[in-house]
Amino acid sequence: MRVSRIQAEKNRQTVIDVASRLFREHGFDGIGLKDLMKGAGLTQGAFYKQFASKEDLVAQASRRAVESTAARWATATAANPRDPLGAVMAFYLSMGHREQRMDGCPVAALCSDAARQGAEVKGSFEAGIKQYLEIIGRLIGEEPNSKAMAILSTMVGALTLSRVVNDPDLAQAFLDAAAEQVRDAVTA
Amino acid sequence: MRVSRIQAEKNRQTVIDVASRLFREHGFDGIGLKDLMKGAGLTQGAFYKQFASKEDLVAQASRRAVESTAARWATATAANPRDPLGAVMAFYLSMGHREQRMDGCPVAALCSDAARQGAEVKGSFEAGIKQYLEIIGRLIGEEPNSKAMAILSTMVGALTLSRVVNDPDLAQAFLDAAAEQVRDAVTA
DNA sequence: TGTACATCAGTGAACGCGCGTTCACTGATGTAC
DNA sequence: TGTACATCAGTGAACGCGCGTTCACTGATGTAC
Repeated sequence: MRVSRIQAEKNRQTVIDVASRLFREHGFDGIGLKDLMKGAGLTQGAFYKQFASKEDLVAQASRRAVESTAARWATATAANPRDPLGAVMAFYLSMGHREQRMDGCPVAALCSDAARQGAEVKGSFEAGIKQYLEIIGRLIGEEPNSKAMAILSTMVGALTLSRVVNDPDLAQAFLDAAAEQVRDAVTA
Repeated sequence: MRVSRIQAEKNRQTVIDVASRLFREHGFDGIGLKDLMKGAGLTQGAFYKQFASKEDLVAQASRRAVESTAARWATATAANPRDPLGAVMAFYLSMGHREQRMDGCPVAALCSDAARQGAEVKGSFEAGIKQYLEIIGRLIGEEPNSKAMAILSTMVGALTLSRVVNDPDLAQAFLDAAAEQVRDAVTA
């Protein structure tokens, strides 16, 4: 049955939110529309009233995931004015982040999947990456932001590698090694 | 019809080789058994005479990909005794590597896919990552290899990020920034 | 060394299943008067 | 403000398709004598 325009828009946003989390957990190909819609409390058939295709949702959910994570960075830095970069790294390079892909950084959770997507999805990620770089660049106070790029590469790489290995000690070692290198790079 | 045991083993190896390349290009879920077998010059039906399941092939192809790439690192360092680490980075952090996922580093090409696989597949990657760490550790002459871990994180992260963004200039900037940071980290 | 037979790698079709997508239908919402 | 009608978000079943997997069959290979 028909719902109000307000409710319909709310439902649309819920689908995007749910998708942004489930894609991070299972990958773009690892979860179907049926389960995505069920996660939003709707049925499969309603999907095409709100989205043109699954690829459309992938692009929108990617943008959502990336923007909400950048916002978390911003709040983390604001909450720790004494050591804003340390605050970002404390949660980014943690075993907790390693273990909760669903609510974590979408760049780390979907990097190799995103590389295979079309220009629109990659554009969503690209925009988020630029936001990350801007935040890091502001914190380390440098231009051009080649150092920010190296720092982001180290963080994303370490988190991703920590998730690929089985051994938790090795995973922890990757996170610690990255944190140390970022600290050294900033003070240098 | 039946083929000789030697030919059968040769076919098996071809399937693993082809899969290791096509998985890197399309992801584990992005290519089916029919196309994998066709790539090896065989038909779908022969698959289960050689492998227990697709997951079995994923594990074996991952090990193959990771080992052959570690071997390429070894030859690159041997060919450049003057600057072995520079030789590794020259090909790893290049636009050419960015653009040819199929023959490149499987860790970068499949990192987020691998994180979602079972312990056996992750074990294949873990073994390869340890080989990378050993090579880097030997080159920078340090123990424990926390610096090697940071360097590997930076390299994998930069290559992955360069593939996610659309803008080639930004991609190049990530690769260059990583190379610079690795150089600094080693001399420090 | 030759012959008779068992083995089994590879073929090609079929299986059930879940996928993305479409569609006729429902009934509350939104609009026109 | 109330009434009559058009709209359309959501439902649930169906569509075609490709997936991983299974299977009866083929015929060259390997083995026993």
